[in-house]
Amino acid sequence: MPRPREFDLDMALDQAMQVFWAKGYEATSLGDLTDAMGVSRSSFYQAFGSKHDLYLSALDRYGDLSVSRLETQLDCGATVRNAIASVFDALIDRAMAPDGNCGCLLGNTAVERARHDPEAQVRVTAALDRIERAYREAVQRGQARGEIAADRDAGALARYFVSSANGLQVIAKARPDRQVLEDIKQTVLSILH
Amino acid sequence: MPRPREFDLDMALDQAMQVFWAKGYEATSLGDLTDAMGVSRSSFYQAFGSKHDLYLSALDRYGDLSVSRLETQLDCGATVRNAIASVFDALIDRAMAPDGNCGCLLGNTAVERARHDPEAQVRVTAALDRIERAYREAVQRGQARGEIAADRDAGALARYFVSSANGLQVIAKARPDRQVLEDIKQTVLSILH
DNA sequence: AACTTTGTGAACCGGTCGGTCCAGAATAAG
DNA sequence: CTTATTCTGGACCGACCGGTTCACAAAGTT
Repeated sequence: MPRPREFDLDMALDQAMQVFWAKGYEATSLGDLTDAMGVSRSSFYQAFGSKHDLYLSALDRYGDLSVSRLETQLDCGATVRNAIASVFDALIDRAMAPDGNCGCLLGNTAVERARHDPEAQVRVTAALDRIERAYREAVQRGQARGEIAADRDAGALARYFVSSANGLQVIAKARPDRQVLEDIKQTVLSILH
Repeated sequence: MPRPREFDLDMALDQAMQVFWAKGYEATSLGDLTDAMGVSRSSFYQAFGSKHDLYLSALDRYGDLSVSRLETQLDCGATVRNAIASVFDALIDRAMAPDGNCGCLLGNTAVERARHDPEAQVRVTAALDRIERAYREAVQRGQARGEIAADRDAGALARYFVSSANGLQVIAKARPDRQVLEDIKQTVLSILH
């Protein structure tokens, strides 16, 4: 009965997510979004509500994608140390890729908007909790396998890795220098020795 | 001969710095700035050039203030580990203070603007270099005193601390929870054991 | 074919943006 | 005093902001 939508909702949301990721919330205009999404203004509002609503949807989507990818990276069968090392390697590769150094949308949102946007903060906190849990479970697997001393605080180590990954990405934005980022990665990982 | 300026340049710049620090660049309007500075629009432009010029000046000022404070904190006579611990304690205290959780203006700028604002990036990079040097010299002092093993890479440790401080402040924005931040601090510092 | 339902583009809304300008107030020198 | 100089508030600029509305095109149903 209805005329079918001429664009793909998920694909448009992905495009919007990319724009927010690359430019931040405030610096992204409606025109930026509709251009990238290939959607007219009215379709945009009918399908996504508002710029802010779309931002929250993009945060949700980014959280789902990045957390599930992290979980598979951390539970890939390698030693915990190697698994975490490969996560950080991927972070560095993305930071050094041309036009790829956007950091983490969750971290960017924490910095740019968390203090003034409770709805965004809720989403960032929820995603960070899931990320922390993924690291914690990885550490606990390592402890069960004897790779990591059983008396280490798995929760504190998990929080440390979450924080370290965010710190690395801040530095990567200011100074996209592979040697610097490798130094940081190596030193962060040396905590597991 | 000229009518003297009715406001203090440095004080107005400090106020502007606070606003940029709390709200970020894009979310700060001219009205926010002139209100906080107590300066009319025309005086503003005559004295500071433009919003962007003022932002760069605020970055310079913030860099000078925070780097010199860091240097005195790190070179206070305590052991290097205690000195760095007190730096992180101060970070946590500020993050937990009401209305104080603004992170670091340099880190915020790296995240929000570095990719699209070369002039800002130059300033952030320069300040981060000075911060890294302050940490490196602290580590080297510790090595000279035998507090830290002489074969550790002082440069890598310095970069690690810079990155860790930034990571902590990202987490603090998303999750201003003292226990979480203390966990991170303790784990970061345990690298010196 | 007619009809209903929904998506679409474009025009449009008031508001605010960063930035400019100018008439006049304030000051110091003579 | 007068005069020269500079600072100041407020009006004003065009552009763009996020958001709304609406006439019409396009599709499914019958």
